[in-house]
Amino acid sequence: MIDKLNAPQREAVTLAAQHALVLAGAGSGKTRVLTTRMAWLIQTGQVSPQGLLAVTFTNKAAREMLARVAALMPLDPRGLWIGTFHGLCNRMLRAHHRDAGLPQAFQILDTSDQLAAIKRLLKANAVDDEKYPPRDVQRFINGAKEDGQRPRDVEAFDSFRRRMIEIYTLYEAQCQREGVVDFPELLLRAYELLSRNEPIRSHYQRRFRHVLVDEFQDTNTLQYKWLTLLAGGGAIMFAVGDDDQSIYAFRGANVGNMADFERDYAHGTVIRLEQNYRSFGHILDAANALISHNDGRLGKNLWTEQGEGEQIRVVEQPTDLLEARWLVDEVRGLISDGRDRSQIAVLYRSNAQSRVIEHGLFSAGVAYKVYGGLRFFERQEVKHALAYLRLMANANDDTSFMRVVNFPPRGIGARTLEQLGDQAKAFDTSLSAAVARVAGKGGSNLAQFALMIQRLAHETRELPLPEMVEHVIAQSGLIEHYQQDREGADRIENLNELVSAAAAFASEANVSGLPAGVVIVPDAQTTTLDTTPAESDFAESLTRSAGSGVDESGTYVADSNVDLSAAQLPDSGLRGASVGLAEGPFTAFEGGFGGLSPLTAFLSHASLEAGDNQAQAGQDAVQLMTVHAAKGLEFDAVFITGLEEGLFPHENSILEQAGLEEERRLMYVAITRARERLYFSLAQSRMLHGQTRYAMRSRFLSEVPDAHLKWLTPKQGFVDSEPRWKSSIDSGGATYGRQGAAAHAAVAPRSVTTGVTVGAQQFRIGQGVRHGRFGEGTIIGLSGSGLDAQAQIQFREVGAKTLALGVAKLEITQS
DNA sequence: TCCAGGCCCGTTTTT
DNA sequence: CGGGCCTGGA
Repeated sequence: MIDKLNAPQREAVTLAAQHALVLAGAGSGKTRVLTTRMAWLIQTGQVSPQGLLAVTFTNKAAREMLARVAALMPLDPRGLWIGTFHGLCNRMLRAHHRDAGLPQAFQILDTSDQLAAIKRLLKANAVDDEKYPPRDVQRFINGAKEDGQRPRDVEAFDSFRRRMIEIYTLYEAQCQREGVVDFPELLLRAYELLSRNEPIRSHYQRRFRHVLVDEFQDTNTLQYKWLTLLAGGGAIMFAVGDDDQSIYAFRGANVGNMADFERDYAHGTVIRLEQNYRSFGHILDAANALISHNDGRLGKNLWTEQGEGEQIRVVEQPTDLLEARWLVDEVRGLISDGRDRSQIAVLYRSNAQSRVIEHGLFSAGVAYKVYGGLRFFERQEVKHALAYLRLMANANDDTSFMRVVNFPPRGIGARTLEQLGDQAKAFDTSLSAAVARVAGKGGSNLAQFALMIQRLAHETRELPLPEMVEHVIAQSGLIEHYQQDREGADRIENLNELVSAAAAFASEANVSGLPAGVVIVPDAQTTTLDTTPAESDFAESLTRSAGSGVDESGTYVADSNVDLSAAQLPDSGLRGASVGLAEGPFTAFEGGFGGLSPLTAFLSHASLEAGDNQAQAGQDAVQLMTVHAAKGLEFDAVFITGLEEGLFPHENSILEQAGLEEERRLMYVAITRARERLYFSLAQSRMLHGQTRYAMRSRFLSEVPDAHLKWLTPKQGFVDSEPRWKSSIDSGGATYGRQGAAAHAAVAPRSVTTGVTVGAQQFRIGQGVRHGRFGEGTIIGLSGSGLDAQAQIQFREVGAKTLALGVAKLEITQS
């Protein structure tokens, strides 16, 4: 198992009882180290599978981790705590729902549900949504929660924030009344549960002997606190991450956690995985050189035993359209050279850039796949169907109520709903509880709706999950509604797909991951149960112990109906429901859903795993995605497009050092996706927001040493001619090159302006200018023309500004 | 209740 | 330019 590892990998895997921080560079075998360590700890008898806690950010990563550990050794997945932060917290909250102050069937609000809930709240409380836009409120609330703050913990500097805090308070009350929990709340509740409830805390602290964290650089403040609490009983922490790949600060990730972790736990036990098994030398050295421009890194230099490989091919085109055309030709060349389409990735900084590229690929008939966009459980029709199901499980869920009360239309108008809302507010009840208080025609329609939900719940009580879902979809009127709609066929298709998803979920939950049999528990010993408050759910769960125990040899034999994890808890003695809950592929335990109704289990699954993020599951296709989406993936050939100042690095990020450094890390991530071949491309002008914008080359191009670059277009740039580029495909390149040039001659503009004339002045990118107030600067971007013309100027003293050229008085100091 | 047309806005995204 | 959202009129 460990003999195939390199020295630092082996060191990390076999590290004895001490905390460690593993700095794992791109392509250095991070997942391998993590999974091998888990298997090694178990096999050498240092921990039982139940004593492990392994946390990731995405379901995909959790699945992969489980699959890879299971490939290394026989393992029953059911008692394992491998999952996402949110999944594991959900599991904990379900098991201890009473201690956490929640109904067992609490519903999980996804981001859009949460926004809808906030809008409803603002309306009900007559909050000025000009001054307090729902999105800002959402950001405020989630930001606070991610820092571990309840309303009373948030500082109120001014009246604006005071009001925000009031709204936060109201929002909490609303969620509590409705029995719903948003994403950050899952974490905060779980954290508070542990910190306030000593028996529960010490149970988990005793249970988890090893805590392993993936992508540690992406953790936020609350996640770090949660981990610290869980590991508080002397567990050994093993954090794997790469500060150079931290690209999620904008959503709360705190890279500083890595340095804190080193100080708080690792004390110098920092292991660096620097040998890269993915890319050739030029690519790796380019990445190293680029990232060295960042300050405050923990420090790391990737190397490879593979050769130098090819230089990075660089192409500059006059327009985004031509950039796309060039790209399409190059992609076709790669394909005709025998490369798999799926091994070719086109990366861009922002989604808007995909449009031109898609268009180009489409016209050329090249199969492609775009990642990003709506996922299965986020589709409108699927959410509608889920809302019916959620109401059946929890009638107080007002968000779901509002979503479907009049969908499909059943004569319940805004007026009626307003009355209903007033009644609910006056009596402090849920909307569905207030139905009886609304009279009139609208009232009777409402009553019918409420009755239908009750009827559905009653009718489907005994049905297996997939049939329940099928029944609800049919009876809700959704199918009929979409049949009327000319574009409804896809939606009906998706509703049927939801039934299949329910079937898959149910069968996964009922099938054990491995045949019943032997699980090795080397350090098996059962401790007595004590110190548990008799009245809590926790105590209840303890009494629900599974049938048999562990024999003298530490081996447990069970039939497939018994939850192995519940039967053998060597280090804690806890048995029962609190260990069996999970989402995703490891939902199976106790032959079902761990005390949750199948419906509730399915609904949390739907909220926590929104489904695949890829548009069309197609055959072999070229992969299009943002750089963010590419993290963790690798391809033989990679195109990094749109390398222009203002785009990559993005203009919203260049003003601050931290922002710029994150952009640079993003570029680092992009470069390190490539195995063999890498392209950089840029366009001198680009259609953006309906305007043509001109931009300079990205600074990242000049941060990569020339030795690694091979310009296919003149490095000096074009002046007045159409582009000419050399084919990079040596074999058969002639055809491709000629075709390319011929095809483009027709569309290439006769001359390319990178300048704008306003009055008597001609402005160009790169020019030096002086402004009365801001001082000396350089033009870094131009957009628009005539009176609308604007310039982005990097001023020496005051940073970047965007000025209207028709208004601002600028003196040209240097052309 | 529904639809059309006007208006605003425009990085990155997982759970 | 294009998409999402809201409003106002039928």
